[in-house]
Amino acid sequence: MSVTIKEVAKLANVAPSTVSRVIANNPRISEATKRKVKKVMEELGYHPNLNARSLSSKATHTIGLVMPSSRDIVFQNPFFPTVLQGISDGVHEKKYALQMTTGKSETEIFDAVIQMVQGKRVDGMILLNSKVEDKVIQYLREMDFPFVVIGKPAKHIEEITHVDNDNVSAMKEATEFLIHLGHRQIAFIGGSPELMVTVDRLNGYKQALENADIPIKEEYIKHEEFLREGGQEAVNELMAFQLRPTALLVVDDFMTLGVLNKLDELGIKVPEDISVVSFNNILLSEMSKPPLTSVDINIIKLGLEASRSLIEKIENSAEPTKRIIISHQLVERSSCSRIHKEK
Amino acid sequence: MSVTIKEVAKLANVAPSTVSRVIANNPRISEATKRKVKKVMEELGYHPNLNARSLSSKATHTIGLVMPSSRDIVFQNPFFPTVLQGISDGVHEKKYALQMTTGKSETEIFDAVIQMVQGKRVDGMILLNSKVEDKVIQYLREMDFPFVVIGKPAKHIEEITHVDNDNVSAMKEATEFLIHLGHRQIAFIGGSPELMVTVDRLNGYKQALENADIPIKEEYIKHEEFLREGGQEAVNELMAFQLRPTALLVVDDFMTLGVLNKLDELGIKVPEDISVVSFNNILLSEMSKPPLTSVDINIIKLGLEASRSLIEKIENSAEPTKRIIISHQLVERSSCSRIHKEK
DNA sequence: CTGAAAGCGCTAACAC
DNA sequence: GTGTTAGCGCTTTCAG
Repeated sequence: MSVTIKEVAKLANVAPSTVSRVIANNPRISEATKRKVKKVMEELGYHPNLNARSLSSKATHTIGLVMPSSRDIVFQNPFFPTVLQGISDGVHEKKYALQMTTGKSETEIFDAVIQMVQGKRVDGMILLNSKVEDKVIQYLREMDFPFVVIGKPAKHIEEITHVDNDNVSAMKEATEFLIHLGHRQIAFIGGSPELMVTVDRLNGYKQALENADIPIKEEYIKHEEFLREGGQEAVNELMAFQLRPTALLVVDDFMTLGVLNKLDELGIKVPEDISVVSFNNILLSEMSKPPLTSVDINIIKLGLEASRSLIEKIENSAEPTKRIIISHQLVERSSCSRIHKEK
Repeated sequence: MSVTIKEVAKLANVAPSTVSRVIANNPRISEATKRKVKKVMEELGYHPNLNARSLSSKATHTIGLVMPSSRDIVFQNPFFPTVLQGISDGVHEKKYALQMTTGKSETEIFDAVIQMVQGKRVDGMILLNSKVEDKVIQYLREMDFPFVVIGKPAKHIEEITHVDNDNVSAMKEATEFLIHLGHRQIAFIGGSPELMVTVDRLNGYKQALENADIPIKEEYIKHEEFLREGGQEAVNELMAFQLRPTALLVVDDFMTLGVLNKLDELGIKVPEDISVVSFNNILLSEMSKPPLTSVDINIIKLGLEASRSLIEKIENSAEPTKRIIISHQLVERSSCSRIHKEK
């Protein structure tokens, strides 16, 4: 079949182990033989068999990624390809490979992870969307297998390396931004309350209101799916109230698209009649009508740092647990306006 | 370390080979021992080491995917995650794994492929965006390594299994749709003329015009990048003409977003002043203002069929070369209107 | 139907 | 610095 280390060894008049050392760039090998061997490898078109290497060295130089179940809604959100890009950049920069799996259910995903890990196909894992009861995390912890999570783990925060935004502050700032514009009827449209992002952002929202002595109205807090439909639904409910909110905080640009749409349908103008601050600052936020004021959470960097820190951990098991906070930034565009005092 | 086949064998009082046969579900093994062995595997929590298996069996049950270079613009287009979803579904359904690489340049990508293929990490490859001079394709062909391309290969079409739309017809129909609405000044906004999609669609466009005896104006044909900016640029140029087009054909929804934006800036109303037909029918097309009439090219299915046919080819090398055409469909929404005869 | 044994291609002690 | 050798954990003849 293909060229093996032995053939290279033979042709170069050295032992297979020497060839192996040349590949590994072992320092205690003479420049002369190194060159000689390399030349032969070149001639023969030698490429190492990675499986053999992994089997023997117990390392794959591959990291695993569990994707949200493929038929899942999450997939449709541009958040996903964006983190993937970051992850992939980080992985690439360290010359690792990336392997991914999907599963249509929690169990399928779990099985996929087991298969990757026990099958020794990957050296570490990156996890998205940690759930409150996360079997995968539990398993990985038990196995003492390297992993990092993107977002905030629901449990054992101190013991799990994770990359996250400071979502409390981010939302607090966004809320304060609206308050400074004179808004007091500010609604919160978030995702599932089971997700840590939602919890954190809701906290930030509440803190800002409290600091400004604005009473928190539970009716103004909506939890919907991270989808356009979610946004539409929320607006429907919110706009049915006697006292309509004058500003909306929406935790995801994609949802905001739905919000904008529904608002338009109802004949409510942004930012004249209502202001909206969005989150994520994906490319779309710039292209919507009106362009969105959105909190950029630096999704790419989230992915990039996740893979970097995972690889660090893989290559040095003594690496301490880390919490990496990626900065955020409110990007002002045209979806907010100062409130005209009516009273 | 982990449990191996030997330990299972010992505990089950059989030979390692028997255990191996049980894993492979070899038919000529008695139900009794099969059960016995399975029970022990269960108890010990045995999971096969996939590297060892691959090394020995020369199959990885993994398929490789080259992504557009990560920092690349293509990544930002929702097309990518969507095919990925399809691919991933197909791969998952056959219980294969998916490995991906990126490269920042042609050479990096090429190297990544070599490494996957020669390193025996994958059994086959899926290629996106075949370029006119494609080193990767050339290499894979020389190696006689299984691969399929999504889209139309620039060369050797008859000898390469690929999954594509009938882009000529798709664009022809879209153009005819506009012609039937009374339009005669129809512009074409496409991607790089080096891409086969562009070539095909441009052909469809020209055919439709010819059939309707409408002269083809070269000024009405624009080639831009598959990006919002591309769309904006094209509109700028097109709207500078004395005789403005009354309808626009845009080959990508994402570009169309840019088009819509620029049109709005210029105070040109869609569909009142100008009609636009878009392509891809990604989720966004429904949410834009106005909702887009777009040709659905069934991106998910493109990916799904690609992985399915690749796996077929891997598992049966006698499988003939195939050209799989995925159907398309014009989805009418509100971005087109009948032209009001002025003259 | 099952066992014994020879590899798959590479790495990693351990010698020298 | 380099060679020898024993595996890594599995599959696959070949016997029986």
